[in-house]
Amino acid sequence: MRSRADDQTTKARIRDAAILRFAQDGLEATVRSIAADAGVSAGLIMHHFGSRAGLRQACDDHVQAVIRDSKSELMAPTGAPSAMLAHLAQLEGYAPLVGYVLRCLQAGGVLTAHLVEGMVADAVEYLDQGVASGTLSPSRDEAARARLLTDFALGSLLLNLPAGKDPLDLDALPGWFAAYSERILLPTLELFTEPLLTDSSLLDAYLDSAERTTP
Amino acid sequence: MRSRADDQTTKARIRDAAILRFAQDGLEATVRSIAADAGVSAGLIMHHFGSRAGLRQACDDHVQAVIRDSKSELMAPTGAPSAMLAHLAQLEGYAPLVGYVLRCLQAGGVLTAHLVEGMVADAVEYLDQGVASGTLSPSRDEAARARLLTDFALGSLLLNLPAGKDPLDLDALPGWFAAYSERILLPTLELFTEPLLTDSSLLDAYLDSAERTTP
DNA sequence: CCGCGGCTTGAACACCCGTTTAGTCTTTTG
DNA sequence: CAAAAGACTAAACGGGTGTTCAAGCCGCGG
Repeated sequence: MRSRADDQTTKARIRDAAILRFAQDGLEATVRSIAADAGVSAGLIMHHFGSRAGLRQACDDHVQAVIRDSKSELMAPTGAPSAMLAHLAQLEGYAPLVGYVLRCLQAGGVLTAHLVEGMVADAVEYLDQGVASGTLSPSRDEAARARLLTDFALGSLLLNLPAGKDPLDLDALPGWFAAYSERILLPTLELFTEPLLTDSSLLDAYLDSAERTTP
Repeated sequence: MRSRADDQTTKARIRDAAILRFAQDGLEATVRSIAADAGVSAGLIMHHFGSRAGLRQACDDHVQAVIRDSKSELMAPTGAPSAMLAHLAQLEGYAPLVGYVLRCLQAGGVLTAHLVEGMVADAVEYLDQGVASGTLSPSRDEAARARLLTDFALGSLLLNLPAGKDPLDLDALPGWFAAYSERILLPTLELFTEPLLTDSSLLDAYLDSAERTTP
């Protein structure tokens, strides 16, 4: 039962089952529950990954690898960091991966920092393109703006994520993404088209004070 | 050792110790650790609160009560929902409470929904004031805009929160709030003063399509 | 054919959790 | 002042956790 033409190696099967369970139940999912899903014993997980932490690490590595590989073909059509997640979630079979990422973002940690950093980098690129093509206005600090917009998008996504604890319904995820996008579309478009502040006195005041301190 | 002029009732002392521990260690903090902090036995917590869930409920209730009571005097100077949390964190002794709220927002749940709802309601009020006084531009959907801005503010706050898991340093919280505010000030001001999108074609297109579907 | 080395298992271990219980001490009350 | 009531503790219970361990199963090379 080792050389399986049907699917993949046992170790990979365990890893995938873990990602699915972590996405559904949260990152505190049990080793035993994962073992049951993968149809193996709990001890085997220890044999292959050394410890629970090792399994988590393997999941993190795999997710990052998949994202890295998918990025090039996913970059083209999308425009925002969260849009990439949303788009990815539509793809069949990718929902568990997206769920895992969401749970990681929710919990914080090393992978979170890496992911956010990558998305900020992507955002910088997109914004630059927009500025170059004339659809977006330039910023005094492109990096800071990219980070702010990324934080806004991801943060509000997390805050609105259904089920803080209890099982996340991965089948319903694509639909939820769509509904969420539609819900925020009008206010977002409005906010980005018509200035919230009617005059620039606040901005001017800040720029003045900043200039005084660092002339 | 029952009637204590020195401080407060034992039950309240346990509750405060619990809020502190929950803020520091996260909402999965142990009953035993809380009991140790409060200088009582674990059994006494059961005696007073029935169960761990009862203790959590008591913490939630107390936090909501404090926020409700503090709101009237805190509303005046502040302008944004997250600013209220930041301002509150500066006040001596309120850091544990703010930390508890942050952990609740992070974990989701009933209290979270109530808190966010309250902040959205406040935001509506503030924005209306701004519109009335002419400093803010009106929106096609004031409620949706208020929710979006609240989600943006709270979400990016959570995403940038130090230490997703491990102990949250409550003493460092005020300083962290200040640093965070300063860091996002310029891009936020810029975003709210100068439109990100250079023309209204996207907004117009959306308004057109929306009008066609619901004439 | 045997034996070796991998994958795999199931039971056991040690720990930590929330909760229960029985009992002691203190305060209040009739 | 005695008795009832409540505050409080220490120890134990039962269940769940990650991890370890000794023993099986299996295919493969000598």
